[in-house]
Amino acid sequence: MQRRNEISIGTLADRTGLAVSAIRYYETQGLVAPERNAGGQRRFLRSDIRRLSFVMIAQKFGFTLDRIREVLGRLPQSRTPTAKDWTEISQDFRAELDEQIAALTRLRDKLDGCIGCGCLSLERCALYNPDDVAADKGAGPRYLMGDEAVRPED
Amino acid sequence: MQRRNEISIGTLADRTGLAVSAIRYYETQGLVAPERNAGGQRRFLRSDIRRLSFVMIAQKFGFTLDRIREVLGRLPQSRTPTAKDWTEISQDFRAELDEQIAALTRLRDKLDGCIGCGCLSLERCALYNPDDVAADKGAGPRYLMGDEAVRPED
DNA sequence: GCTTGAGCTAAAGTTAGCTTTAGGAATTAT
DNA sequence: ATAATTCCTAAAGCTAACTTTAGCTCAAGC
Repeated sequence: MQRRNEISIGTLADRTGLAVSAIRYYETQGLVAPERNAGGQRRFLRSDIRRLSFVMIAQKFGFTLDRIREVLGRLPQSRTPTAKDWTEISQDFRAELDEQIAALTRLRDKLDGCIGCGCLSLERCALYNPDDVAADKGAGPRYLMGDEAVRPED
Repeated sequence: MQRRNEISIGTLADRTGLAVSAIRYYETQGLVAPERNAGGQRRFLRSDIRRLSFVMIAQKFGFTLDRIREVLGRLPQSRTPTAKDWTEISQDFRAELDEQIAALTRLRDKLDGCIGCGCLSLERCALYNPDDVAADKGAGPRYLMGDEAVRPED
């Protein structure tokens, strides 16, 4: 039996296009916090459809689930988020996105310089400056390129 | 004993800033193909410094090792790559990078539209069109958002 | 009232991109 | 000549973001 404002995990999956397993995973990651009914089954709110949609959009933009959890933390806890609430966190979001685009563009421009000189691994090469774009995607430490990594004769 | 044009894995690591283990891993991925000396130790060419530098730069741009391997495949096999060879593949690269930036920018603009209307999960929302940016980063299938995922009343 | 479909948990598997560990063997330095 | 490095391989471990599997319980339909 589903009350009007409560939906099952299957329904939520249908409405968002997410896999049921993904939604359960998101719960372990603190992205949704459904209640349970008498039989122990998850009961989500309709507003969780929007919440998970936001998660999916944010992922498209390349944000990690950790980061998304932080952002979602800024929504009001005491009431169902309004359109205005969503607008506000989307705006913060946009700022980060702008920065990402800018970093990628800077990097591209540096590449242009390097195409011009054909160096691509000389010590003065602008690309060796490690101050750009979050270089981290997978796990484990990444060693950034430092100056003098390569000498002209190589 | 190292011949003038041959360097050990440790030296290559020092010169590129990569970890020795990373270089070995890159070998398993077909990104470098060192020879071996009498004792079975890897002997790289000095030009591999440049090659691995290219790999590192490409990663900064968000390319996967698979993709990088493909790109590197376009270098001449018969001789040590010249600056011109590197310039050429960098240019192909630049084109893809431009596309990435463009896709991200399109997505950002769509977000702008959504901030304006505050919808973020309504069925007409532009963000639901799955035709943008490679949505795939981690492993396993990703379910893209389709139209009608969310109804206005949610 | 019983059969199915949906849900539940816990644990293991997957991919990318590496690192760490273990136990030897080859080099280099003194 | 010997000690200290460096290198080698193979296998296991790690993170992110999930999926798959196994074995059971709930809930819904007829």
